[in-house]
Amino acid sequence: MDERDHIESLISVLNETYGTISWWDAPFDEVAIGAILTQQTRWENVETALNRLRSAGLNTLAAIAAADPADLESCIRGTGFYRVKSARLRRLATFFLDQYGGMEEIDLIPTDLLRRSLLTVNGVGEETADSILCYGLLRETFVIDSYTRRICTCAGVSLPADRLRRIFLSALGSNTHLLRSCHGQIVEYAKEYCNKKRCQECRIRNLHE
DNA sequence: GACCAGGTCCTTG
DNA sequence: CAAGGACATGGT
Repeated sequence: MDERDHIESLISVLNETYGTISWWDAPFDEVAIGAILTQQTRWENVETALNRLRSAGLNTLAAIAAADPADLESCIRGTGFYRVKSARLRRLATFFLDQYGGMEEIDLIPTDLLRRSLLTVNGVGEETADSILCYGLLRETFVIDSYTRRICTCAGVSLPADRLRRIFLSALGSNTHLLRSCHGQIVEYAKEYCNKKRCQECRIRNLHE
């Protein structure tokens, strides 16, 4: 059994457990905003912040770029690191506005180029970039986050993020719906089973040997 | 009251 | 390059 086989087994277990799912189905702007806000932060707190942003009319990149930083910070305080995140949101917003202006422009950019371009934005790392590409723009990429690392370690595969990404991409093919579903399954599975109470009943741990 | 959460950047050795 | 720290609030 090599790493690729382990990942394929993992994918099978996830599909048996949940089937194909729809996950993080949101407008582009809100995916981009949420991708920053969820850095090192529980999703429930991000939801609260997104609701505040909607109420304040700050749930678009254009509005954020033009907003008073204090207003932005008061909306997102509950997600932690709010000063850092408000600066990151602002840079990401101006990045998209300055570079591409509209969705028509973005749609013309190849995924690998767009990814490299996103990674030049201060505050956008690999996970944030892939989240925006995968869930906001439905591009062919795969998100490697702490849940993915954890569940892969459980499955006996400890590799750097970029290697994991290649393996998942290769195992899942180019179906973007499937790529979004699989990462969603991982998050749901990890939240449900990969904690102190339930780790014993985790089916992933028994995949190898 | 520790301890952790769907990271990323910056500084040091 | 690897390791360590900073950023900060909200829930177990």
